[in-house]
Amino acid sequence: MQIEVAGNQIELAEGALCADALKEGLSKKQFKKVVVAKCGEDMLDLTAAVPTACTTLEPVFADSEEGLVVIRHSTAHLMAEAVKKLFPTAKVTIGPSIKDGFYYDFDYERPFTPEDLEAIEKEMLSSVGANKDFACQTMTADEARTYFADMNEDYKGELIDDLGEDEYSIYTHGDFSDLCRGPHVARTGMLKAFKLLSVAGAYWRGDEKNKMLQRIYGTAWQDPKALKKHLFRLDEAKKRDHRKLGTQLDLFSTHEDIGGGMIMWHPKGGLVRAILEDWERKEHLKRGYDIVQGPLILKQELWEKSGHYENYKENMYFTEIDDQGYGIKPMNCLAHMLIYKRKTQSYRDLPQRYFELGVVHRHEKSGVLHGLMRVRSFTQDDAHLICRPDQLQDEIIGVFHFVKDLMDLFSFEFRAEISTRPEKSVGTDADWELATSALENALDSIDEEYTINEGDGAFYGPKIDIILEDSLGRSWQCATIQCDFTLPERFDLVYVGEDGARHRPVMLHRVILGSIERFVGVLIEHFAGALPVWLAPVQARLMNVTDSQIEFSEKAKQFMLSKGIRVEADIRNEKLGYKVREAQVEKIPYMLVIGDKEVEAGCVNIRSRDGEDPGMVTLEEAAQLILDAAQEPFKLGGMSYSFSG
RNA sequence: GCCAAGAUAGCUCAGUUGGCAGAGCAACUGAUUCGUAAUCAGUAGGUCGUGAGUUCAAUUCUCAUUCUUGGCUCCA
Repeated sequence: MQIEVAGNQIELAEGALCADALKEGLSKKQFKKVVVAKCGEDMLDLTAAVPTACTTLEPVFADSEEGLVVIRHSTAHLMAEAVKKLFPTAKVTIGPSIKDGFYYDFDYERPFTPEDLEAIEKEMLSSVGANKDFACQTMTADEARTYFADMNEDYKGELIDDLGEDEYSIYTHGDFSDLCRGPHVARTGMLKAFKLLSVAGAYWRGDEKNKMLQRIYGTAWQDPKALKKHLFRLDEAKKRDHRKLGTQLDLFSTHEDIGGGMIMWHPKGGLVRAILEDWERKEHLKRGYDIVQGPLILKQELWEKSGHYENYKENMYFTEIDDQGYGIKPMNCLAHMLIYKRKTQSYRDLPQRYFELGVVHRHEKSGVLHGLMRVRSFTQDDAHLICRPDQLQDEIIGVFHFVKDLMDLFSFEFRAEISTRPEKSVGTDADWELATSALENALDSIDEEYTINEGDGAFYGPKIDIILEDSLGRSWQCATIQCDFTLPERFDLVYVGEDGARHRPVMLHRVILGSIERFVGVLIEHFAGALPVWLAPVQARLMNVTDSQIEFSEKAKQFMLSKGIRVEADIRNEKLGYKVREAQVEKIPYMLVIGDKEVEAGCVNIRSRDGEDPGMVTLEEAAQLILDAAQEPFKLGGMSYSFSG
């Protein structure tokens, strides 16, 4: 038969293997890097026969995305083999490839320890050394069921029952066999670079009602160099961890006496928040929002009326005062409803946009708490937009533009998701339908791409979530836009229309940063602690060379302060190198050095944290340089801001 | 909430097979007056997360609890 391999026409014998075909069509060097073959969309083992219908066979190389998936999947099998050898009573379940690596879930009578991982890794290496063949065989469902039942692998039986296929492929290398779709590398010797990373609990099939299994995570790459690079990246990411930097830069802390998931903001962290919040207030006023504020606790009946008591109770804190039940707010909407209702609203008054930097408390499960990213008490930059149905789409677009401006300001990459009606929810199907299409239409009308997240909406309405990625590749939800027809109904919100009749407005819940806590956490990681000049708690630090410049340093500090620059003076009796190092470690944007020369000329010598050195300039020029740098991001985006203005 | 690991000085960490608790940095004092990532010397600093139990003796062993971490489930 005639077949095309990587652009070359070659002649193949009937029943030839993919490996033979690729060997023929590729150079020796290239062939060494091949993991599996690909015919159209079908991935094929190298040991598989070339399908008779196949006209073009492509190689999948080890360093390609698809190749890495195969390597990681095969490494998961390799690990399962080692585990079964060392712990024969462990039962295997599933072991897929994931981003940067793989995992395998086992059911075993005792937890695996770090020492176990070392032993498993050693066993894996010995299997690689033995260079065992991966062999694939096909069985009927019944055969497969019996096959795994004989080995006491009941989880595999459960999978076979659930998948309901007629035929199953089974991969075997050495003494280890696993139910698997494949494909796999041809021999264990092709797995050259892997490392086991951690062990963690995971529910069987991801359901918390099921048994907790033990999941071993590992990473695998095409060669040791790529593995080393990945481990180095992990290490670098660790250095950016906002929890580590939060301590180092003295921004915030937690304390067990306060309770889990509660943050204390230190002077510098508090200042960062204050700058962000101040900027947000101005930005909201500019965009036609009103600033409002509701109380922290509200009567329980109100939460019952809104549906929160029924749908969100397990996340709420309650208290009782004078035999009256109160709920601590997990959301800010209720007071905003009542603010709207304080007077008769006319169609001319709409939209009403109520903005509140509202502190909310949510009882999150203890295991999910994570630094600033997941806490139990946080501040939302929350707003409720109450508008006429005909204004809804424009309001959604307006909010989306706001979000985009913000993402540009920090150069964040983001994606949008629309979440639809969940099981536990309130409202009619018609309203949900209307609300969901309003969100979709808004994004469609401005050509913004989005994915659909079925059943993931809030209990009162569908939502657009804006998801951004942090330095560790984790996704964080910050902004969200939620459509709500229910609360206006429950609170009987009305406006008087042009026709003199009463009409029902619709409402949007939305946040831009999301939680201030989380957003600051994301910023810290994004900038590795080196916050942009406009956000840096300390923008400049003056440092004298010897005691004789103390007086001028004080004068310079007062001058900078009068210009609205956040400045400190380090006049300690320390060597200049020491002061510079300290400022550098604290990631202060500008160091202003003052020696005898500077005093004489009435100047400072500027050194920036990223190595730029504008040299000796007058106090006036230095101040201007810093103020300009603080304005830089606003010249790029559609925003304007100045902390002093 | 579930599975697992951890908590020792302000920070980073060592240590005790159960017998007076250690380092570096930071702090404080003194010397030094120095030009762009760590000057030298000295002093002080701990109920070994918290509460019980076992023991002649617990930071160490057991149990409970709080908090943190890695996952699972769930979310801004």
